[in-house]
Amino acid sequence: MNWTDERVELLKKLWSEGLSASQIAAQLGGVSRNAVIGKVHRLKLSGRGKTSATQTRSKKVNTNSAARNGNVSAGATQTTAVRTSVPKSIGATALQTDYAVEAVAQTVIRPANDVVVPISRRLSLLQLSERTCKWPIGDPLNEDFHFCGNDSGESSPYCTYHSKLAFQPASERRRVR
DNA sequence: CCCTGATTCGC
DNA sequence: GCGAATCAGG
Repeated sequence: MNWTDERVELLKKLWSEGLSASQIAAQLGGVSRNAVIGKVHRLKLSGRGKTSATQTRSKKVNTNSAARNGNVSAGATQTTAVRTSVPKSIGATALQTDYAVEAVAQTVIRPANDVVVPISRRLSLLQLSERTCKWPIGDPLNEDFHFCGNDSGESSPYCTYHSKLAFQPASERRRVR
């Protein structure tokens, strides 16, 4: 693939919109993220004007997940409560505790009380791979409605985020309130 | 481990 | 000019 005017324009556009190099590479197709970064530098449009897209996004994600993990109302209070009841377990060990989730309007997930749901690591579609869990898309307690990347993969039977819980027969899992 | 952008340097 | 490899960082 060569850098046609069109592709360069799209690159400029996406870069200015804050997409990461890898995301842009995926959009363009036929090029690696390194190629994108290299081109960006050659075009001398490195600095993306606004605030760092990476950091901004991370912070937003954390804030949102904290809010979602809380029980509906209060804002700052929620964050605190969640953090105290759930130290830094947002990874694999998080779901060793039983939990319950319930989809509310749109894609809002609301866990029960002091339960942790690993939705903090939201990734863009382009960042998903065989190794990244794709939950929440559906109900983690329902096998037929749980789309976990590792769940169906032959390589690893365990989901990094759901641990064994995600693979127990639905009948053996129990919701706890 | 996943990811990010920055830089280098052979082609 | 290009981009893989590498680096430094989150």
